[in-house]
Amino acid sequence: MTALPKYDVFQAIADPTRRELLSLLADQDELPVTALSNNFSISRTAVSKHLHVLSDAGLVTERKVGRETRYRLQAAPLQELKDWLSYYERFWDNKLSLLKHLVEADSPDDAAPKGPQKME
Amino acid sequence: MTALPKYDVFQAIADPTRRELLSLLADQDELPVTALSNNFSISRTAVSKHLHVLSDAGLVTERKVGRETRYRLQAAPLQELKDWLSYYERFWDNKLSLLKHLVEADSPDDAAPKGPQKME
DNA sequence: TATTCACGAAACCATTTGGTTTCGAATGCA
DNA sequence: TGCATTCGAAACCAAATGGTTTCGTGAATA
Repeated sequence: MTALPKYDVFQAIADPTRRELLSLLADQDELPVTALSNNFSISRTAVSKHLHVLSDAGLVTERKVGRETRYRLQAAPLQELKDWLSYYERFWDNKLSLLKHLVEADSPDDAAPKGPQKME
Repeated sequence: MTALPKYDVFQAIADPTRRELLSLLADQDELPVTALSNNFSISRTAVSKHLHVLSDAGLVTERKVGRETRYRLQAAPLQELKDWLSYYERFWDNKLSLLKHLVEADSPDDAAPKGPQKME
């Protein structure tokens, strides 16, 4: 439907219930509304609304299976948050920010080391 | 005043105006209310309220100088956001997450992100 | 078939939020 | 001294938010 409101990522994660929903979906990979709402004291309808907000922000996807609607985490939009954060990193975490900046700057596809290597 | 509401970091950054305020303070290091409010179309009082929200969240500090109140960025509380984010990083940015995890593990300030070790 | 289950839409409600204008108190300055 | 500047508190307002209950529909099941 893509209605008017259109929540962004910042708004979507502002609510504790919605963050908890994301956490649950991170664990279980796919869950229907009722299963999710069992983790809260609020009504199923309220949880459903929160899920729609997350969906608006692109943080979850819905998929109808039989009579249930299953939700799945879609973490990619959090990149926007990460980008925003990275701008402020130098203001408090300056220890390794340069190294991390370099690491994240060039992305030569799989440069991850195999063994446990201590930097420093 | 530090009333009941007590805004957290997630709420504080949810508003675009407040994010813009943080951005301005990142550039200028210290600014009074009027100077800040000149960047917006809303009233000085409204900006002042936003600043109080940021102050509640610990993201700015205020300091009275003569008849003006100067605000300064305090980025440290964003660490909480960073920690929260790091938990979800592996769900979309898995290219260098291992290396970055090792790098950040060495930082005394960086608490190890909690969560299940469901490494793909 | 009849019933139960899963869900969303709708109507509704209280509180929060983001904004305004007004006013008064300090502070700086002519 | 007198005036302008800077700001916060207060009162107020409209809209958004987070919640509820009720009801209808479609899918599974006894």
